[in-house]
Amino acid sequence: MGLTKSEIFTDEQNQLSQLLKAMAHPARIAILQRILISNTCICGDLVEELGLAQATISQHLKELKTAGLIQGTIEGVSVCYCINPVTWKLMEKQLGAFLSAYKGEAHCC
Amino acid sequence: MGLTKSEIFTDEQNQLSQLLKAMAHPARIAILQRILISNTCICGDLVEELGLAQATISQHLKELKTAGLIQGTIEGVSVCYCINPVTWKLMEKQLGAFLSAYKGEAHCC
DNA sequence: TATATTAATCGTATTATTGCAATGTATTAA
DNA sequence: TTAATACATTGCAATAATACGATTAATATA
Repeated sequence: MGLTKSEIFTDEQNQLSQLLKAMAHPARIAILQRILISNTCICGDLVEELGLAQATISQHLKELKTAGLIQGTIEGVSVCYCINPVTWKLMEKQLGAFLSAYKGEAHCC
Repeated sequence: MGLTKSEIFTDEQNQLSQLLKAMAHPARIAILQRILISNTCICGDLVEELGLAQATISQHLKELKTAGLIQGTIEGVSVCYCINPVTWKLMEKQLGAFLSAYKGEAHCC
């Protein structure tokens, strides 16, 4: 108990839930929005802009990276993050299919 | 510590993260997909179809309901769930705007 | 009324998440 | 070489999430 039973769900369901979980935190949404707005790589100015400690930001970045939503490269002494196009488009597709499956016709409740 | 600092983020960021969190579990994705496929209300056959205990399913349904993604009405002895159109469309819009903010041009990392 | 049926709720054990101070690790600059 | 800069990691404490057995509440049926 206390552990998600991944084995009883499909790979697609598990994969989508992982991506959603990675985004399901206001700090990580803020980070992604910040990356999207600048449209180019950003470095560690996130710590100043968001009101969280450096260790906390670093941890959120790691989660986004582990989920494959962003990628980072070392740029001298700092690190440069940007969107991972492959995963981002995959998610756009999967989520789009999922959300648009609702045809608002038959309201029954 | 251990508590998300909602107060430092915008209402939109908090709202979107709440919706995403509500969906970010394979069981809840499976439940939503089941509701979407049948296009009409379904009741407690979820317990048989997914491999989870009745208490667990009920809890997941409650979370989806609290997030506003589904709604339920009592139908005799059973309960009938379906998509909440208002929240669903709100999420489609918000998520769509968020995801499509990425223009895959400037790859820099 | 008594008894199923259906689903919500409670209690509990286990695991995950969040946040941060402290520390570690490279890289750059002096 | 030494000091500074920029992040990553580690370790810890607090809170949240997951899952389920047991119980409760409400409705339907015999």
